[in-house]
Amino acid sequence: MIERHLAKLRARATVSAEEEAAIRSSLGEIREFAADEVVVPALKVQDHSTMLLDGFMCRFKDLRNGKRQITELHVAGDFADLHSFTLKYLDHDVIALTPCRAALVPHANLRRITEQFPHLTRLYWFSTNLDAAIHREWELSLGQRTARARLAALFSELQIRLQIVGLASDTSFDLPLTQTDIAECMGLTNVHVNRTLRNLKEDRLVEFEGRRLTILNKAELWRAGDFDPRYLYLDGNGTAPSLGP
Amino acid sequence: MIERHLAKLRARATVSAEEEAAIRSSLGEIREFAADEVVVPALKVQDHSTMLLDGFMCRFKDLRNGKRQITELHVAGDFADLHSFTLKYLDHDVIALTPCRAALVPHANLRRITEQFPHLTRLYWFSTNLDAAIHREWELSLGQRTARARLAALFSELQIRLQIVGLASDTSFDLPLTQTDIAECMGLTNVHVNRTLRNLKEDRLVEFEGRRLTILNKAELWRAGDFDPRYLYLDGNGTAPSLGP
DNA sequence: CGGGTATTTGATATAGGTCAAGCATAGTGG
DNA sequence: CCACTATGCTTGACCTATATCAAATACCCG
Repeated sequence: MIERHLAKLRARATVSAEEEAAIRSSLGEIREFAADEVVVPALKVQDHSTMLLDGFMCRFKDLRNGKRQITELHVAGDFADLHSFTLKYLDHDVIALTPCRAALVPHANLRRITEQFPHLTRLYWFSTNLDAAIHREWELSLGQRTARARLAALFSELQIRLQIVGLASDTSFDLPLTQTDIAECMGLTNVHVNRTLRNLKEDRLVEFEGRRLTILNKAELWRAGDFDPRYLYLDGNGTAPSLGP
Repeated sequence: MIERHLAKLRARATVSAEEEAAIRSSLGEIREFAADEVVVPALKVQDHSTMLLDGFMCRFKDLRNGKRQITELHVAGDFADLHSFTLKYLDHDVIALTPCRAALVPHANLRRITEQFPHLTRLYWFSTNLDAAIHREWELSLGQRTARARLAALFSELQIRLQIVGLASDTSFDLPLTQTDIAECMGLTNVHVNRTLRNLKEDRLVEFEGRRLTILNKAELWRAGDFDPRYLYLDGNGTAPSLGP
């Protein structure tokens, strides 16, 4: 059930049996979310965090004119809003992009962890810092990368994050997002994403059919995206998979 | 000496006398940095974090072609790299934008805090989550705001962050950044920043002369930037309900 | 099989980039 | 005290990556 979450943690650090038990006993209700359902509304005080078990969620912020920026994608094993534990309410919404299943973790239980398990606390702190590292990489994409490089970097990131939790092979994975979703991640329009995708396909870097992404040439994809996976912090002592080329 | 740091924390939560003492006793060496000096090099393992006492620092990432994205600005009172405590090394550089003074805080001392002061630990965790909230707001700027709105939002953010630590009045503050620095924050060119600044000046929203920014019409500036300060989490003022005792 | 959603394509527009030059300013050293 | 250099600011002319608008498919799912 929380194997993907444990896999994500163990890709970066050791989690003891005691800590694993503490995590398991912190779980509350299991909930399902429909696609497009709001998981965490902005500005509403929270008393729990949401551990994503299955499906894709995202965080986004928007402007008065309706333009929306997705600030991070979440995959199975991620906490979508662990930061609500210290922030109490979020400055953004979290929604399900696909049908999802999640475990709700009461903040009271997280607080008990901070009082009894300093190492696990630091690991969860690390986990929110990893979210921030992803935000920074996206800032780099949004501010400086071309459209082509943004998509290449995004796909490269997702392949690794999904592989860690057993949802991607070395070269392919299900990516049930629309081109509009991708556009909202990378600050582009759906039309331009469509054209840029075609361009990546024509160059035989990726294929994207039936909501499945296949990486045809990972070395070139990384190069096209100026992608350096070190911001994902996978060199810890865990079970990090081989990172390829 | 660390009054600005305490002011920043106390703008969000209560800090007890004991906790204040713990912070003070965690301080190590005081260091000065010249403008442009590297404060924390990317990818190098750190054994301390850097509490900025005076001056402006920034975090940035760059691409092969030399294009650089500043991902966050740091002002007096901020930890520039508190996240290095859990991450061990950073995915980005930290440099001084102006001459700076900083207190180095050994990670060993931070670890002691996590073992003895759970509430203060949560407060520092909060603090890195606040950095992430700023990253998200910048993602929104970089992905969706016009150049004019980006500058308006940036100036609005800085006025508040600086006022909290006593370095800004309601309407003005020293902003010792070049137009190129500002451009690298907001994903623009220095030329376009220059033109956009003129535009803001012509509309009597701000003045920017001699490295001092004056806000002439804050309501209009906030409106121009689609600025909503709630992402800065300033409503806990002193009472700390969100972080518990 | 029908209706909403997603993708694709074409034509055109524009915000912001690039290149280039001229000024202003401030520190430096003779 | 004044060239001298370096750095930053300003402005103009032109360019391009990406947006916008619009319309035609394609694709699901009920």
